[in-house]
Parts: sequence; C-alpha cells; structure tokens
Amino acid sequence: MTELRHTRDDKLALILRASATMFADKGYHEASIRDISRETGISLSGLYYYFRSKEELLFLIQDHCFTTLYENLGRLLAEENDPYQRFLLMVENHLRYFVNNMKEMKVLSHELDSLTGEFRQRVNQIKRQYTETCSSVLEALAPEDSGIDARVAIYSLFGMMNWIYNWYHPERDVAVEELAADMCQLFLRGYLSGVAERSEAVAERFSTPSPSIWRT
Amino acid sequence: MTELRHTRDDKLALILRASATMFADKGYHEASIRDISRETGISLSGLYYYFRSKEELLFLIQDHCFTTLYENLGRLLAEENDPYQRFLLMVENHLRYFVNNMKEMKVLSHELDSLTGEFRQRVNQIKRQYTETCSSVLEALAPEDSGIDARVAIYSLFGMMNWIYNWYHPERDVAVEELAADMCQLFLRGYLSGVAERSEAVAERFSTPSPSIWRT
Amino acid sequence: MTELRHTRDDKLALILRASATMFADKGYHEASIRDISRETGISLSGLYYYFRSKEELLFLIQDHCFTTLYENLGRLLAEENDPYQRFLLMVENHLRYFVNNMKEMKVLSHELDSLTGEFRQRVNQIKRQYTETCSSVLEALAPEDSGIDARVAIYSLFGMMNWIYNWYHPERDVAVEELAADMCQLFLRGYLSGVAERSEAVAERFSTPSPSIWRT
Amino acid sequence: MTELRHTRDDKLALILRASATMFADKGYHEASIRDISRETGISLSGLYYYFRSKEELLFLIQDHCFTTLYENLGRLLAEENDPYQRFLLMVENHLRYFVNNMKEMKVLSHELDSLTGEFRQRVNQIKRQYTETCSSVLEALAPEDSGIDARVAIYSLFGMMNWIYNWYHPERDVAVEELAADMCQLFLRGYLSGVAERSEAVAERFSTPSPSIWRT
DNA sequence: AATGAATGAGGGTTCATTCAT
DNA sequence: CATGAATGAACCCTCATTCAT
Repeated sequence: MTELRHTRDDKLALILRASATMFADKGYHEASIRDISRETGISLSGLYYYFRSKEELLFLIQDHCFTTLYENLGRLLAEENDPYQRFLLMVENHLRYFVNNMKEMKVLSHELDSLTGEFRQRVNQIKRQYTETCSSVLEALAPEDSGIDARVAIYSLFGMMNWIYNWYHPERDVAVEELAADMCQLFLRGYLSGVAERSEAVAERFSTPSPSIWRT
Repeated sequence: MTELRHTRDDKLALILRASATMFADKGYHEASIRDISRETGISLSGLYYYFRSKEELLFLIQDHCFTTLYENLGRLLAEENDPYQRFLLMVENHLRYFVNNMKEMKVLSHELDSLTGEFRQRVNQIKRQYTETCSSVLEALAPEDSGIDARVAIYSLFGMMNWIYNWYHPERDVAVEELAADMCQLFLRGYLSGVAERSEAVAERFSTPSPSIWRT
Repeated sequence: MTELRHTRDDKLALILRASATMFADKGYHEASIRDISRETGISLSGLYYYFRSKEELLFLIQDHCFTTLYENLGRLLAEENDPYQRFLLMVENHLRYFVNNMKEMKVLSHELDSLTGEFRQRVNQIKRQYTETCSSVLEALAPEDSGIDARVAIYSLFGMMNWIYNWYHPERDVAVEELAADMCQLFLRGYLSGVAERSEAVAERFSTPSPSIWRT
Repeated sequence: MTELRHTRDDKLALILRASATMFADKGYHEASIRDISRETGISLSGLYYYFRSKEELLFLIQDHCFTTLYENLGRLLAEENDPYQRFLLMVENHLRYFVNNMKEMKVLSHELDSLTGEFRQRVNQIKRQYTETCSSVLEALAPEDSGIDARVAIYSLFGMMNWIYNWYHPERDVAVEELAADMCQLFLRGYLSGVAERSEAVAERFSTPSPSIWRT
C-alpha cells in the first residue's frame, strides 16, 4: 500500500534525474520532451501527468537542487561556530554537491535565464538566500580591511567553485576534500603564501596601480 | 571610395556584433536567424550571403574573440619580462577584454559545446594555445611548492575571471583596473593577507584535512 | 471494432496513395509535403507521425510497389510450368500492375535515384530479385542462339513495358489483355511475323551490318 | 572580329552542355542555377545574360536536342527509298543520338512536363513532327495486318529505344551498330525468329487470348 | 495513470531571380 | 558583359502541447 503510493514520487524522481542529465548534456532548449520520453520509457503525453510544462520541469530541477544545497548548508552551519570552520564547511558543501551533481549544477549555472515569471522569482529567491548566507559566512571571517571589494571577493569565490563543471574530472583530478582545501587556501592565503620574500616584493607591486597601457 | 569598398566587411562586423548580442541574451540555440535578421535589418536569406550556416556564424564569433584575446596577450607579454608584471598583464588583458565584450564572452563560455566537427577543433586549438600561454605565465611565478594542485590553481583563476559575466556591472562595480588588481591580490596573496596573526592560526587549520562529515 | 483498430494502417495507405499521385504528377522533389498535407487533409506536422522523412515516404511507396509486383509474379509462376505460359504470365502481370497503378509506377521508374543510403539499397535489392526472376523466365524460353545480346533482349522487353506510362490511356487504348498479347507477340515473333515473303528478304538485311554513314 | 562574335554562342553552348549534364545527373528541379554557375565558372547573375529563366534554359536544351535529332533523320531519309533501310536508318539515328547524348536524352525523357506554356507547346510540336515521321516510316513497312495495334507497335519501339539510358553502358555493352541491329531484328522478326518449330507452337498460343486469371 | 494521434508555430536553409554598378 | 549583394517564397522538419480514449 505504502509502496504503491510512492510510485508517483519515484517516477517523478526518475523523470527529474533523466531530465537533468538531458538538460546538462544538450542544454535546456535543445533537449526535447521527446528525448526525455525516450530516456525514461514513458510516453510523450504520459510525461505531462507529472509536470505541466517543460518550464515547470526545469523549475522543479532547479528548485530541488538549490533547496537541497541550501538546506545542507544550514544543517552544517548549525553545529559550528568557529568562523574558519564555517567557511570551510560552506566551501566543502558547495563543492561536494556540485561534484556529486555535476549535470544538475551545470543546468543551474546555465539555465537560470530560461525560467520566466513566477518560476524565475522563486528560484531567484532561494538563490538569493543561499548567496546571503554564504556572504555572511565570508564577512564573519573578513579582515577589517582586506583592500578587496566585497562583491569582487564573494563572486570570485563563487566563480572558482562554480566553474569546476568546465574542467573537473573526478577520476583524473584530486578528490573533493583536497579540492575544497586547495580552494580555501587559495582564497584565504593566496597562491604565494608561505613564500618568504613575498611580503614586500609582492605588496609593493599592488600598492601602485599598474599603468593601463591597454586599449579596448 | 576606400570606405565604400569596406562595405562588405563592415556589414559582416555588424552582423557578428548583433549575433553575439543575440546569442548572449537568448542563448545560441534560442536565438533564431530570424531574430538576427530583424536586429540587423537584413533579410533572412540575405544573411546567408555572409555565412554559410548558423554554426559557422557562431564559429566566426568565437574564433574572432579568442584570436583577438590571444593576440593581445602575445603583444603585451612580448614587452615584459618580469614574472609578476607578466601575470598582472595577463589578468588585466583577460578581464578587460571580457568586460568590454561581455556578450561575446558569455557566448564563449556557454556555447563551446554547440560547435561540432572542424569548427570545434579550430576553436579548441586556439583556446588550448591561450590556456597554455596563461599556464606558463602562472608557472613562471609559482613557488616551489604552494601545496596546491596545478590544475586547481589555473582553473580557479579562470573561474574567478570568467564568472564575471554573471555579476559584473560596469556602472555599479569597481573599474576594470581595480577588478584586475583585486583578483591578482586575491589569487596571489589571498583574502586574509596582511592580517598579522594569520600565519599560524590559519596555517594550522590547513595542515590537517578537515573531517569530512558530509555524506553524498 | 476491428475496423476501428485499422485506422492507423488505413490512414497510412491513404497517405501513400496521395503521395504516389503527387510524386507522379509533379515529381518527387517538386511535390512538397505541404501538397500531401493539403491533399490528405492531414496537417503538415501530423503527417510526420506516419513517416520520418520525405525520403522514407518515397521508400515506402517504392518498396510496397516492387514487393507487391514481385510477390504477385511469384504466386503466378508457382502454378505454371510451361515456359511460354510463364512468359505470358510475367508480361501480363507486369503490364497489369503498371496499368492499374500507373502513378506509382511512374514514380518507380523516375525516382529510383532520389533514394539514398539504405533505402536505396533495399529497393535495389528487391528490384534485382524481380529482374532476375524475369530474366530466368525469359532464358527458359530462349532459342539456342537468337543472335541477340542477352542484355539487349531483356531490357528491350522492359523498355517496351515500362514506357507505357508515357502514352497508354486505358479509356482510349486497347485493354490490358490485348496490350500484353501484342507485346508478347512483338517480342517473341516480331512485327513482321506471318508475312510470307519476310523470311528471306528481311533475313538478308540483317546478315550484313548496315553501313554506318552516321557521324556523331 | 568573327571569332569575337562567336564568343557569345560559344559560351551559350558551354552553358547548355553543363546544364544538360546537371539536369541529367540531378534532375531539372534539383539542379540549381548555382550548380550551373559553379560548373561553368560564370557568376550566378552573369548567367542570366544568356537566358531569361531556368525554364528557358531547359527549353533551349530540349529544343536543340529534338531539332538536331529530327533534322538528322530528315537528312538520312532523304537519300533512301527502300522501306527496310529507312526503318533501319531511323532506329540507328535514334539510338546513336541517344547514346552520344545520353545525359541530354534523359532530360528529354524525364522533364517534358517541367515545361509550361509556349515552351511546352513548341517542344511538343517538334516532338510530334518527329514522331509522325517515325510512324510513317514504320507504316510503310507494315504488313497488311500484323494483328498488332498501331499505337502499341510504335510506342513499343520507342519504349525499347528510349529506355536505354536506364541500362546501356557504352564500355560494357555492345556497340551502337549492333544495338540498332538487335533492336531492329527484335522488333521486326521477334525473339524466337529462326526457330523452326515456332510457327505452329507459338502461333497457336497467341490465337486465343490467355485466360485472365488475374485480378487487380 | 497512460497513450496514440494530431496540431500550430516556428526552426534553419535553399531557391530563382533582380538590380545597381 | 559581368558581378556582388540582396530578397520573398518556399522548402523539410521539429517542437511543446493537447485531447479523446
């Protein structure tokens, strides 16, 4: 009885998985409902029992991903007070979810603009919540004056992390834990950290803006 | 006279601009040739005088962008020997071109997979050349052992830089020169650099891998 | 009930008929799917439920025609041993089917080259089988030495028969039975057969090749 | 001077040749003016100096072919009075021209319907003249009563001859002279001529119409 | 809960043809 | 004579979606 009532949810989950894979591989607009029908074995019109439109399907995927990511972060942060550890947890949570759901995350990164109206608003809202949580974790760690613009800082971090679907291969590259540790160190201490003579040599270079010889 | 003879190239340039904007706004597959026709004022079939297929159009854009980016970098590096300055030039060149050609660069980032066959190979080749040049600039600067995986380092840098089309607004955010300076500092010295007590406190945290409490 | 379940096949048959007529009247390439849509009353896209491409549509027609023609011949020959009767049956079968399906046969004659790849191979294969069966019927009848090249003989016969779509009008010309009888006599006994003095007069003429006064 | 004035005609001849080849290979409608432009090396718009429309181009080819064929026949028949020789000349003239201009003749056979209006009328007129001349040659030879319908006879002959573009390969098959001789014998004396016992055995079979067991 | 059949809108592309130069 | 540039019409085909069953 109980199992039977789960049938619907199970099938929906199957559909979401297949769709996310399809959307990631071919892009949202290039992937057709027919592709999903073929992949899931459910007939074209049968699919429409589970969602009302293709856009809702995209929404369901994005909503589920962001919600999970966000809730995971909340759960982890709830048990940790130390700012450094909180930062570390945030990065690792983010990267781990991305690595484990690479296809879905590519969809998240690419296809936000494909949503419209209320769908877009709802995803944007949770995305904003997530971003704010991350920002506050970062700010709790910030030096009084790092000399770095706040938006540049947070979005550079996101850029580092979100870009991985473009190059990261689990079987070839370092494990997620090291990936997280490396990125944390890069972001917090920099590429040259630990190098002795760095302090003055580099510092001096950044003290004066470089001459912009560059034309557009 | 001479100007008149440039008509054809000018129109092609106009088409490429409009197409890049279209592709960036709606995505390559969502943007229709009819959209480009409407935007440029050239008839649908008239456009095909300038390119043989939509895919070639995408190729022309990507090829032009990457080539320009790559050649600009070569020109800048040719006059500079100091590793730090070379790094700075590389980052500034990259960011400046991205900021000045945001639409095109979004297309570059998103639509590489949309090319097939020889088009793809040719763009991939120049992309590889550009990446290698950047990598060598970075390596010339590298500490003996930063403890950070080489691929993680270079792609984190690219991630930081390439992500900007997702958040950077020229009129609202810092100028390109500062953007470049900030990212250089972030990447080279880290977010916490300059903070006195950082050395030991942070270092210790990275010495032992964080406990991975996280399940998939 | 049963009839209702045949709906799909019936519609396909309707489409094939209409398409064959269209292809015959305007030629394969000149006939548009829109024409077929108009003719059948089925929407343009609705047609694609029944075939995957225009080329497949042509294939379906050609395959059906050749297969029917070939199977009919097999059925007729199975019950007849006498070489003359077998020849007669072959000719009558061929002509009757052509006359009854003139449009389709014109398509068969004209549009073999319009097929490509596997479609072409499959039609060519059955065409070859049919030709071979006809050839063997002819050879079983052949005099030891008619003095006529084998290929010239069989293809002259086919030429006579296949050409009829260019001139034959059922309502104006002789009935199929006579058409078949006439062509059989023409082919087997010749136009002058029965004429008394023919034997020597004509024979002599063919004994020496005519002087070729003709320039290219 | 004189040579210069021939330039136009020479180029037109080049265009007609190339077009006929194109039309024969791909069919009239499938061959594009662009194909002809590519083949001749003359620019797309440049071609329109030599003809007013694609249809006129087809007309020029058909008209030239039929006229040449017809005039050649007239020249040959003018010097020959013997009915048998006249028949032979007619067949050989027809076949030789077909073999030497296979591409053009395929166009003639296939694309008569592609002409409309006056173009069609003019080609049809000369075609009718040619057919009538051939018919009269045949009738001059006819037995009082061959028992064969006149239309069946003449069109069977044409069928035999016109079909050759479907199977005849100059390098593989018999020479044109033998081709002509074979077809003449076939048509006049039949496939079984010379076979002694034929007379009664076969004749009897044709005296009674074959039982038409065949349903549509 | 699921499907076969159907559709309107729109996709990229090619075509014969024109016209100013 | 010849061409580069341009166009409207039409092409085949795919799409997300619906609806009776």
